[in-house]
Amino acid sequence: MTKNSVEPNALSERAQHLLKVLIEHYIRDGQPVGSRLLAKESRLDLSPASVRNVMADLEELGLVTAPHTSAGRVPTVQGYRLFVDSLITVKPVEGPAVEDLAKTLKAGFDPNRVVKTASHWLSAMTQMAGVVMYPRRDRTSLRHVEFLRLSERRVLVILVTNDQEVQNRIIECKREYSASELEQAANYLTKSFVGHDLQEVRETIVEEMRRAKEDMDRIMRTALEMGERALADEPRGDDYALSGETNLMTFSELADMERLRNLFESFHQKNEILHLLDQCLNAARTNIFIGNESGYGPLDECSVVTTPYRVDDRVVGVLGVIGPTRMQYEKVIPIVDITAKLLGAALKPR
Amino acid sequence: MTKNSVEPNALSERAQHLLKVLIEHYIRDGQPVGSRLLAKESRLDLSPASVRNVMADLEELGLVTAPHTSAGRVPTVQGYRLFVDSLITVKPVEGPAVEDLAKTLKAGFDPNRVVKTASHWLSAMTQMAGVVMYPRRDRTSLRHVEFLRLSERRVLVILVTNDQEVQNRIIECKREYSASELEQAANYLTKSFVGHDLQEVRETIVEEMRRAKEDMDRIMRTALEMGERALADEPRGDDYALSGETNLMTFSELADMERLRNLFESFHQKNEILHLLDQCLNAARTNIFIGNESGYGPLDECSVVTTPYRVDDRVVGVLGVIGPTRMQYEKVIPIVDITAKLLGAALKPR
DNA sequence: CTCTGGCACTCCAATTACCTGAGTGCCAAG
DNA sequence: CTTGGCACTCAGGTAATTGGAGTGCCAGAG
Repeated sequence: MTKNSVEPNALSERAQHLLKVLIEHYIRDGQPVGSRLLAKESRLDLSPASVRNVMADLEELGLVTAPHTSAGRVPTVQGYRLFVDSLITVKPVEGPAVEDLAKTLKAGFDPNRVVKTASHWLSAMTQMAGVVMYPRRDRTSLRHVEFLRLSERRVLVILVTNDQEVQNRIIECKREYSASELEQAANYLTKSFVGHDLQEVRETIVEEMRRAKEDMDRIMRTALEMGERALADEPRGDDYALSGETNLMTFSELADMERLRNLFESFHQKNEILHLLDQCLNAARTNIFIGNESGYGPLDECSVVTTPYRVDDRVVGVLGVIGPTRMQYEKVIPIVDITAKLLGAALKPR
Repeated sequence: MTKNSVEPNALSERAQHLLKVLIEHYIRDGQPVGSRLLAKESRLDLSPASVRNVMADLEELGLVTAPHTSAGRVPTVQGYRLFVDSLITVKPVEGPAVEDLAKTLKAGFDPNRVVKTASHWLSAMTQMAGVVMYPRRDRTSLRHVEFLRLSERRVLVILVTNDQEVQNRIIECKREYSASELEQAANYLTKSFVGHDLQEVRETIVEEMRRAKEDMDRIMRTALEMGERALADEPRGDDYALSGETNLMTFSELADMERLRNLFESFHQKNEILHLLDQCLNAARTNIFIGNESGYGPLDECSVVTTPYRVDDRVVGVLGVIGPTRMQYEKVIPIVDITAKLLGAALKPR
């Protein structure tokens, strides 16, 4: 999948084990790990010298690297890659907090709030940044339309969709509409299009308008005109919910102000991150970008663990965690997974 | 106003001038300023030695302090206080950007968006953090009510208020209501209470319910019950809009990670900051908290410049800027002032 | 062929020492 | 009151020193 990756079977059993122990240790305390320590830790009853030989091999393969001549080794991106792909042993996520989340999510009405809760939980559990893409609603179907006259030419549109979401928009009209005109228009639209996809509704309306331009009664025309304007440009609001960015400040590898500032700035910009998340929408399983694998500068020292979440077996969004490359993958992965499962369940329309 | 402040007339003309020049210089480049430099800068044709004598006086009064024996002087909180209260000469804020803001604000419909725009502008203009409290709407009057049945016992409430704001709430009911029941209830409520204050409406309803408990027709009862629940607990959403927090990362006096983290965390918590802003609601004029004057730990190295904004001569909110104590007050103050004026104008109901 | 102890070598990081420049306080003379 | 002079202080930078951790490689043992 990733170019330049190393096949696990190119490594001896022993090398794999040592790499695993090394990475686990490095993740724990962030210091380069040397041969003496590794020999003890590995429980393989090897001397430091033998370990050194193995390390030399691993270095040649590009799985570890030494910051300088006489320091221990640290994992490279490829090292982490191999680790998360084939060596990792994930720990199941512990009990009570999970049930709490399940309950809280179930109790929520507003999908936006539910998403935010999930994002907060991710950040709280991992002590890193949690991010949840809002469920996409391109197949959102209409449930109710309401028009309300605000002033001469300004009309408030209230759209209720089947996933219990409410959208308000204000549109500026070309001419003035009376209250009763608007009411009739709303009634017509609601009656005709309930249960239909928003996009589809708009297309139908546009089509209708073109076909029968002249011979329409006043009500029909009003309804179509208003409907067309109301559905015009779907203003996607925020695209994802991010929580716990500030957690990232505690990681020494991100301590450089400039770097951190870029990172935060890019969280605000959203586009790049969103693009990254979009990539993960298609992936069926949990996805991990390590270090520069994301191909996006500010995330160079970070890893991103994402997984899609489903409602009724249909993928509707992505959620995950952003943290330093040196993160506890074996804990984070199951946390992300369970969150996806619970969020999906909570969003199921009732 | 502030305890422990120093009367300006306790200082000679010369001392005041020197203090002013010192603070202006320190604000410019953040270095302690020494006597030689100050003697030149002040254009008073004094020798450094004389300046030193004055500095000793100022230090005794607690207006300046020396970080160590042989460094120049830096202003203390009291020094800044005196400076902003009586020495400062504000520069009027420059043209084109202001007109841009005026235009953008005028064009906005949704008050929430308008507030966010103002906040962004503050942050962009000052390169610090901009914060705008949402206009309070306790005297918000009702314009339209709508009930919509989502499922057996869940009803969506849509409240439109006179300031063109729309609130959606979902309430869980004790018994099931039919669609027509809800419609009648909404009609009744709208008809009876349009133009009344929300709080007042709720009180009237509760009163009504107590008075005539039994002898009510079904519609009335439904209307009152629903109305009472709908207005129950006003869920104030976000309380203020904050922009440009990340700008604060570039200030060396806030460079310490731990401090910065606390600051950001407290932005997320909101309560404390909100309390601070609330204090300023009553102040008629522009208000400045310098350093620890806010009495709130994370803001110790920061100053907060706020001013209330008015709609139709009634104060409805507060906005301002948060930045390092060493900020360019003479620029920031007019920026904050003009923003308040423009925001107030833009929020005037049309 | 694999493992191990030994040894020389390297490099970082922390400590120490030293120096310079900026600035002060005080004093005595103008 | 102002000023120049002088001794003193201190932060911050540069350079030298040292100790420790760890490596690579080799030769000998299993």
